[in-house]
Amino acid sequence: MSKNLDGLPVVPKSCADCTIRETTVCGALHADRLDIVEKFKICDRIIPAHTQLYRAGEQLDEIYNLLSGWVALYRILESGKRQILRIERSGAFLGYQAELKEPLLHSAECITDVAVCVFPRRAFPELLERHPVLGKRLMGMMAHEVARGHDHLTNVGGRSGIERVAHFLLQFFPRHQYRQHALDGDMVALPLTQEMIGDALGLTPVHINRILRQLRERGLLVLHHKTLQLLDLEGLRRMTELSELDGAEP
Amino acid sequence: MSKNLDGLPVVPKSCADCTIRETTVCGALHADRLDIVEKFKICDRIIPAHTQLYRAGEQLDEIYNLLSGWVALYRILESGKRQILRIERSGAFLGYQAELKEPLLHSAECITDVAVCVFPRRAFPELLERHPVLGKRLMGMMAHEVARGHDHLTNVGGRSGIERVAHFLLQFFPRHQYRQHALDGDMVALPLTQEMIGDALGLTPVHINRILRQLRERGLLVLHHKTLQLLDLEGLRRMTELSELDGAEP
DNA sequence: CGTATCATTGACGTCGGTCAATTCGTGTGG
DNA sequence: CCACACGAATTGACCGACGTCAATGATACG
Repeated sequence: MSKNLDGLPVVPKSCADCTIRETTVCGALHADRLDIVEKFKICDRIIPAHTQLYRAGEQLDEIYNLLSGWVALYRILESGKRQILRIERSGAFLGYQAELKEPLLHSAECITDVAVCVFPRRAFPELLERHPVLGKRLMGMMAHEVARGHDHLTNVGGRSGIERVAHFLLQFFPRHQYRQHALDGDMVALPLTQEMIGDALGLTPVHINRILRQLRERGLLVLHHKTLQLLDLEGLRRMTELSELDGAEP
Repeated sequence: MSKNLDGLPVVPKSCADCTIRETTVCGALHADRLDIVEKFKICDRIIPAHTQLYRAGEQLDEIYNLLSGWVALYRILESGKRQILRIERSGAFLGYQAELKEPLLHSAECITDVAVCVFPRRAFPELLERHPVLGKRLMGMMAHEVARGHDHLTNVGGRSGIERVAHFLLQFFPRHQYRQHALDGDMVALPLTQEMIGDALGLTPVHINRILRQLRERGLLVLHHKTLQLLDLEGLRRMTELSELDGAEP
C-alpha cells in the first residue's frame, strides 16, 4: 500500500467521515440525508495496484465510487493495441454505462492501490428514481465526462506528438485543472508509465520518451521518477490552447 | 432545400405529428403528455446547409432537438485545424452541456439543410426538475454519447488510416448501426466531403482520398457522389472489430 | 544480488503530411 | 445551350513525424 502516490487509501468509517464526499455523486445529498447512500452501499474495498477493477465484456453487478488512487479506463483493439480512454482520480463514478445490464464496453485497471465504495448495480436505477438529486448530480458528471472526452479526442486527433503530451500532462496540475494559475516549479506525483501515456495518446512508448526529452530540453517540463515538474506554464499553454472563439471568416 | 439527402426537412405541425419523436428526448413522454414539451418549445426552425447552428465561445440561450438533416460538432485548435467531434442525425439533442450558462465548448455546423425544434435554455433545468422521465431519458442519451465518444477516440487513437476510415464509414449503414447484418451492396447517402471525414479522423483530405481509393481497390466499399456503397462487410469488420472480451494473459 | 520492469537511445523504415498540378462536377450567367 | 467559375476530388513527388527493432541502463523488489 506504500506505493500509493495519491496518499494512503482512504476507507472512511461512515459516509459522514468521507472526506471526498463533495466531489462524488453523494455530494448531491445533504449531510443529514447520507443514510440514503449509507444503506444502499454494499461495502468498501481496497484493490491492489496493477489489477483490474472490471473487464470489457464482463457482466458486472456492481458500480463504484472511486475513493482514492488512480484508475485507467481503456479498450483493447483487435490488433492488441490498448487505448486508454480516461485516467480517473478520486470522486469518479466507475462502471456506469447506458445499458446497465449489458456487458461492459471498456475495462478498468488500478494504476495504484485503490479504494472504492461499492454499490449494487441492479438497484441503482431505483435509487436514482427515488432521489432525483442524485440523478441530477450524476447527469452533471456525465456531461463533464462528455466534455473531457471531447478534449481528449481533440488532443489525439488534432495535435502533434509533443503538443499532445504537453496538453495531457498539464491536466494533472491541480491548480491548472481548477482554472487557477499553476506556478512554474509546481511538482505533482504522476504514477503513470511512459507506456500508459502512449496508450492514452495513440503514440508508442519510445516516442513518448523522445518527446519527454524534448520537453525537458526546451525547458517546458520534467517528468522523472513518477514526479512531474512544471517549468514553463506559458510556453506549454501557447502550445496547447484552443482558440477561444470559433474564429471563422473575417 | 433540394440538396438535403436526409429527406425533406420535416417540421411537424405539432409534437403529436413528429415522426421522429421516439428517437428524441421527447420520446420519454407518453403520447398524451406531449403538451409538456409542446408548451415548452419556442418554435421550429429551418437552417440552410453550410451555416452554423452555434459557435464555441458563444453564450447560447437555446437548446435544440435535431429533427432532420446532418450536423457536425467540432472544435477549432490553436493551429487552425478543425476536429470534428461527432456527426449528428435526427433525434440528437444539441447545445446541451454541463454548465448551461457558460460559453459553449464546441461549435455546430449544418452539413445539409436542417430542421430543429427550439427550446429555451434558461428554463430547461426546471423542465427536467418537473418531469423526471425527461431527465432519465436525457441521461441515457448522454451515457450513449460517452460510449460513442470512446468509440471515436479508440478509432482515432488506436487505428491506422485505412482502418479508421473503414470504421468511421461503417457507422453510417443504419442496419449495421442497429446491430443487424448490413448487406453487401447496401447503399446510403453520405453528404460529407472528404475534408470532413479527415477532420473527424485526424487525417488530411488528400490522404482520405488515397485511403478511399484503397478501400475501393480492395473491394471493401465505394464512396462516390455522396453515396456510400458497401461491398464486403466481413472484410471491413475484420479490419475494425474490437476484441469482445479484454483478452488479457492466458 | 538476481530478476523483472521501465526508461533511454540509435538505426532505419513507413505512414501520412505538404505542395502543387490536373480533372471533375455543379451551378451561374450570358 | 454554352462558357466560365468555384469548390471538391484526384494524383504525383517529396519529406518528416512517428513506428519498429534492438541493445543498453537504471530502479525496484524479493
